[in-house]
Amino acid sequence: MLNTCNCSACNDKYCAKKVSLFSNLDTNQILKVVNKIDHKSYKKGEILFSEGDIADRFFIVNKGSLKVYNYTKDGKEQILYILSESDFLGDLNLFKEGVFDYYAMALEDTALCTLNKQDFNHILLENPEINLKILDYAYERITTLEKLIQTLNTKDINTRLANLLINISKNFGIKKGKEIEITLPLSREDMASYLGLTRETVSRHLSDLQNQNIIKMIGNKKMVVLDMNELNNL
Amino acid sequence: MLNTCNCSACNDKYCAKKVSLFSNLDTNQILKVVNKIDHKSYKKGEILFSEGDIADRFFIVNKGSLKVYNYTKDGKEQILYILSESDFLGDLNLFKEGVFDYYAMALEDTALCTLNKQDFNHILLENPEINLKILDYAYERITTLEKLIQTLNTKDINTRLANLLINISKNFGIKKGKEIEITLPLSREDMASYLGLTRETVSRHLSDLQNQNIIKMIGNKKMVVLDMNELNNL
DNA sequence: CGAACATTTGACGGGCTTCAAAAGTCGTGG
DNA sequence: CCACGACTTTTGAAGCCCGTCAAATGTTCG
Repeated sequence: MLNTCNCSACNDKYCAKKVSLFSNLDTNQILKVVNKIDHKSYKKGEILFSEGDIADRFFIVNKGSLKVYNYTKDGKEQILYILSESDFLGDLNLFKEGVFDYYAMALEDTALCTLNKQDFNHILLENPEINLKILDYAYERITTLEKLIQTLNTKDINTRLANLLINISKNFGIKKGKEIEITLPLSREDMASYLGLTRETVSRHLSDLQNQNIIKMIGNKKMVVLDMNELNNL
Repeated sequence: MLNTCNCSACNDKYCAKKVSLFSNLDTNQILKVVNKIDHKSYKKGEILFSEGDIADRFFIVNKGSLKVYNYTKDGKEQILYILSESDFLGDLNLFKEGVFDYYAMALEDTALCTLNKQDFNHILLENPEINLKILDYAYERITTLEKLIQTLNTKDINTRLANLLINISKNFGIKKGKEIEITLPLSREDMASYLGLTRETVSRHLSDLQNQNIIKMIGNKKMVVLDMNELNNL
């Protein structure tokens, strides 16, 4: 009997345990989940799925990160979510004969664990307490979106940018004393897409924050938050 | 035994039945719900609750409409939801010892049916199938928010306004042949708050749409959509 | 009918977008 | 390890559109 995850990308024996939905399952149940998981890798820039694709799989981000996005009516990309290790996707659509209403793209080389719809629903039947966790998660997602809306309607661009940086630092930041070092998963263009701006405007305002000694850039992809208080106050 | 709803605003004997969550309950269960309902009326402009208030009640809009809103970091009101008859509110917070993270205000004279947390949870225990409906509803709310985000990041203001008008027309519009007549629940300022604009800009762009023969205003509060196709195409 | 309030219209300034070009960064192959 | 090219980011200049302020007009309700 297979009793560990055979995923090459998994550090943990039981990769499914990373996911909050499954974190409380007993070993026996976790094994059932793990044995049904398929593994997929995507290169940076690869598209996982597109709008209109049938949502018949549940995705767990095991390594890497990805963006979930759509397009505004005037054709500009709009990022809705940034996912990183142990986040998941596909959940809510699984209850309906649904399709995705957005796109997902790997922001770096990314390893996913996936479950198909039947297996996911089977696990749900055997562990009905997961339903409550899904509701928790839905509520969290609603809160995230409501906050994003508040951010998007903030006219002051430094404040808007600050909100994004604070969010990113929670998932991608490493505390080093009073400073936080972030390896940015997003390009300037991606940040612009998230904030409803252009890459030029993002670039100018990052310089602005740098001149105010609130952040410091190291190359293009590394950023140090020098003054988290000031970032929060913006 | 009380076998009808004693709410003066209720047309229906069983006002709770309006609500999708309760629509499938049998008469016996509906009666239990109805008997536990409290009735409250609010004048136009009255605040139902504020950010930070304990969310210990479930609200059903029985008559009228209300806005749910918050403020951006630079202090501008941001409307998140417009609720009308048979919509409900308070749901998700009921599972936690939660507080509201937004405000609600009556847009016109409004009658609500309310249930307290204990009664709501008791009904849930007796009718666990409601849990699935709550999840459906959460998913719908997520979709609504994702669409709002797309709207807010659309630079073309006529398009942005069109999205709002289309939404409003679904809940407040009356079809008259090819035209749709809408009694606007929102003032210009409210529309601006929803779209992240100023009342002046909304006013100017409504004139714009009027000059293009897409809509026609009758006074300030009535609007006729002359060309729904064109509105959709914007 | 009048007062309070909401909406429209006008003029101006500022900041974001756009277009363009320079500078910087990254990955690949020699 | 360096060099090259592709790509990303930064910087600059100009223009447009929304926000702001102000005033006039319109609407609602006592």
